Amino acid sequence: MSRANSLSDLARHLGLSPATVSRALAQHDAIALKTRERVAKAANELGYVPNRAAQALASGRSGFVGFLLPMRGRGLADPFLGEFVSGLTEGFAAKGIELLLSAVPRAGSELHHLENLVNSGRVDGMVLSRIELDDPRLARLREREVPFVAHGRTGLDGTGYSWLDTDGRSAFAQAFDLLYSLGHRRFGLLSISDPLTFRVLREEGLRSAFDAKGDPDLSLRHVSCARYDADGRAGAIARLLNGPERPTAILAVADGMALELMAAAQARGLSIPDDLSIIGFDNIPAAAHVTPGLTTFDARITESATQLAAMLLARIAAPDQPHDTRLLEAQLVVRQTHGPAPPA
Amino acid sequence: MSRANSLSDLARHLGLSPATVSRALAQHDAIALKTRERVAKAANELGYVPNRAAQALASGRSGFVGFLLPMRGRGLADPFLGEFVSGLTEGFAAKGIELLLSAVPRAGSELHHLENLVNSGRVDGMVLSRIELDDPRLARLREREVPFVAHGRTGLDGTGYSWLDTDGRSAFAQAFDLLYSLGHRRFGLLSISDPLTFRVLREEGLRSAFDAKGDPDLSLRHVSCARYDADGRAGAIARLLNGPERPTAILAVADGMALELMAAAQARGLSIPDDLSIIGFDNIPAAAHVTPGLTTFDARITESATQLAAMLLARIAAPDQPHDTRLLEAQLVVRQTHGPAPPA
DNA sequence: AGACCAATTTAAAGCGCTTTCATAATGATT
DNA sequence: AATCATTATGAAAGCGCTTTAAATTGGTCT
Repeated sequence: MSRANSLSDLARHLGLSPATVSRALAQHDAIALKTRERVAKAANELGYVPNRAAQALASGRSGFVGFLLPMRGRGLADPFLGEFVSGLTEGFAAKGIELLLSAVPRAGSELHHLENLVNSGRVDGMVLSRIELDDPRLARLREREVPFVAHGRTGLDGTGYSWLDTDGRSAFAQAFDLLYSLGHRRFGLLSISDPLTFRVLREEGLRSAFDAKGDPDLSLRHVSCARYDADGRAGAIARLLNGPERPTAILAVADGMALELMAAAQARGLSIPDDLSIIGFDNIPAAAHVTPGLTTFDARITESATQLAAMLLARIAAPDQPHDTRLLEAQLVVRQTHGPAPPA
Repeated sequence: MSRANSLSDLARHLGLSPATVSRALAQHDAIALKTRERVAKAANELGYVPNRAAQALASGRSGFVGFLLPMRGRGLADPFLGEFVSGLTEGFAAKGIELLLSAVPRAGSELHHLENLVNSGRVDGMVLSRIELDDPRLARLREREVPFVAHGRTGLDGTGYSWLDTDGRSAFAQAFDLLYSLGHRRFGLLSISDPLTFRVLREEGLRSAFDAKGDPDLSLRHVSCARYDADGRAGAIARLLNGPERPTAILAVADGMALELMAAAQARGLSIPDDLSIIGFDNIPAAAHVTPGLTTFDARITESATQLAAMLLARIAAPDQPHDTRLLEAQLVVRQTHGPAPPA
């Protein structure tokens, strides 16, 4: 039995019209169930696979959802990328939609790349991550009326688009309260300086819980690395650990930095958690494998990806529905890097 | 000035026919240079971006080249993926071709996924990596006459398709000779059991150099981890280090395993390289950061990606040209994990 | 002036689907 | 047997491009 390379081949083989076969394959219920089965069987036997370009052109839907992969910076080295992409892929697969991982060239502008991507009709929607305080990508997509969902939110009012975030603000407030109750008074905060919203929210969470105590004994040493490279991080860590009145408890806005902080502290002969308590955020795999195990918050990546996929599918299906916003609670993962404050 | 959403919009605006505009944008030299410039200017001003589906349908070329991203196993955790994808992307960008990173669902068959990908016309060619000894993907693509290039080769004759590989066989022979000349006689080989060709070639390289010596004092403890997970690797490392007559020099087929081996050896109180020499393969970033620095071979990923991109572009342009095969020499990166054999 | 040729441009077909609208078949009801 | 829902299928247009083959333009030559 030869192969069927086009719908009309298949239709001719079945003695049906292309229109019927098209609808049968799409499971329209205007087509008799028996016919649908007959068509599916023949398609399978003849190895028929629809031409995606033709489908896209005729239907106006590409069947792709885009996700930008910056080739600069951390790019594919992001420890969560695999998990996140995996979750999205599976979430979309049920609807026959595929994830187009679009590599943003090192040399180009991400915004221009995005513009081109959506204008060329290559994608029916976008998943955006690493959202900035005032992210120009969101505005652009809204303007072009492209369905999208954001993993994270802008620093502005957070309305007018659909987003899902893990609540870093309350997580860091919770971490502060936990450490305060363990007797810690000298706090440190290890952060970054990129305009990414998540770090601002986590900083705010700590700050607000800190201020809420109104305790005159409290101090906070807030340090950000200027650039997120090995040197930048090492410098920030040194500023945090050096000098008098070293913090006894430090929150790091990301596990990667928390782990480096641990190594640096241990290299200085500090014992964790006896001399220094550390709490991170993300729960990357390595957090479980270091000694002592890093206490951190789980960013719930897989769940986020699954929900984001569903949210985007909903937006594509019904662009006029009100926006959906979801705030997941970050779960504290209790390990061994936090403990009572050392005696004064 | 309003936007032009289709070729005919643009053509009407310019007072030209769609045919001319199409060719002008494609830089056909049948179109006067002045016209080409005029068209480009207008396209830019009106924000015209060609519809990719229509281009693909009309031309029969999708403008995508595929790369499979397995969601199982190491998947996106591959330390080289970023570098490799980045190199490919840049190699293709000049010809306006984009890389479609196609996520192979955890649940599905990779071969079926590949078949569907090429039959749906979503890609004009494929880049294949992690080539197995008898890789069914190659046969399938040859059958379907889909242009492709392989990063690595099968265990068979290695003809009939275009490939590029880094010469692991001669690298491991070279590593053996180096260690032998440093006085080592008890060798260890830390490998995997997957049917991936690269590990067989590296094993062969060591084996053949070993056999060539014909030295009765030589011994080789060859250990493979059954599954490439934390437990499997730890077990293999234990078998390598435990028991009498422990090797004094160990080659690991991949840096990831070499680093774990280092940690395990140091945890047992062994000094590297005084008690144990270790040489890896790949030169992952972490290899430079551990103490002592790991002596290894550079896999030349960026170079490979760039060359593979060019090779694939050539195949797509001229499918009937003879196949191109390239063997890059792996560069030894001398660091501190190898040294003279300990005194007997 | 007419013929010729190269340099440009265009008309029109069609890529392989989806979808609107129309038609045909079926069975139930009078 | 005629009527009407209902259900099932088909004809044909068209998505936005590329490309083949043909037409037009303008210059050069005799």
